[in-house]
Amino acid sequence: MPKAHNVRPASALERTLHRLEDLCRERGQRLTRPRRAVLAKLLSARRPLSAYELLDLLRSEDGRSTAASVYRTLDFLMALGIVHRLESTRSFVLCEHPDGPHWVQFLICRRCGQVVEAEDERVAAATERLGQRLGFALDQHIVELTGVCESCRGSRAPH
Amino acid sequence: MPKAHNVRPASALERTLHRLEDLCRERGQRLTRPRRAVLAKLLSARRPLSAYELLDLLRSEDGRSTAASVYRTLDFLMALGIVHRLESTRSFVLCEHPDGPHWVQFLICRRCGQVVEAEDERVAAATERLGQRLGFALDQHIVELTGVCESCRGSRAPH
DNA sequence: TTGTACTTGATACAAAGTATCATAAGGACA
DNA sequence: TGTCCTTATGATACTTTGTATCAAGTACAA
Repeated sequence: MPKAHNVRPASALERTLHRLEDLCRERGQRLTRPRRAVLAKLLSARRPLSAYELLDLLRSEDGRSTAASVYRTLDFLMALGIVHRLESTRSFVLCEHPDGPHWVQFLICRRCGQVVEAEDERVAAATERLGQRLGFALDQHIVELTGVCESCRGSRAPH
Repeated sequence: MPKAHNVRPASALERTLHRLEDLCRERGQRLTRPRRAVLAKLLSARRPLSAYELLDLLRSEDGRSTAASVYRTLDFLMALGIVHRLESTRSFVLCEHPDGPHWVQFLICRRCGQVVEAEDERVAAATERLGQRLGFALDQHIVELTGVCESCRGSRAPH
């Protein structure tokens, strides 16, 4: 049986918001209502959302949300490294490895839309090495791998 | 001095068009005017073009070109594997390794816009392995690495 | 509580991509 | 050569995605 604590376990939302608070404090940036709201929506969606899907969700709570404010907020959260953009699907997803800077890879299932965020040493080393070989000082690394996930292959003929 | 030949050396355009002709014949697809034109423009640009940049170029020769026709043609050429889309810059570029199916990586210089298309075994193997580890049967592989190329780093402090 | 730099809301706009359908153009065949 | 059929094109309208600008509002420090 797990040991009892005085602090009760934080919800995923509370944990993520604390992380955001810390990052803002560290960097002297403000934690505003729309920033909290976007984070909460991305968290509860548990899947990538397009900017306009997000806008629709936000408007259901605050009719003043606009495309411009959504994109601004997403840019802010991406700069903090707690949201990623999936280029191949033009959508935005909460980072699953929010501690420190890192190079991640996304695996996207074309059947069910599931997205897995990986942090694979081998891939990171291989791309870094490729950059060196070709004389590039790399600072951004987009790796989006699309296919069919295990459970979707299981339910139908694998192709 | 280079050896004389009876066949005069084909221009890059001629070679690329022959490649396109062959592919169309193999697959029973038609080689039409707009398809040749898009290929020629991408070739002479020697850099990635957005769909609307391409449209402007095409309109200078045929005023009837439209966005729809440009996208249709690009989709066709991408299906043949002789054009790639760069997701991170929403642009299209001629394939530099047009022989057979392959997984490529792009290195993009954020200073000068230069794009290098690589076909790196190590990166391909690492991503394939990652897919296997996570149970994905991968069929698409987007790798776009952004940084500063060698000559741009040489001309200024590297950062 | 007040000041102020930063952020937001509102509006308008630009860029990127798609749907639909009638017309046109290749190619097979008589 | 002309007919038929298939596929691609041209034309139009539209949707989705992303930005620029600027006045008004607000989080945070002092």
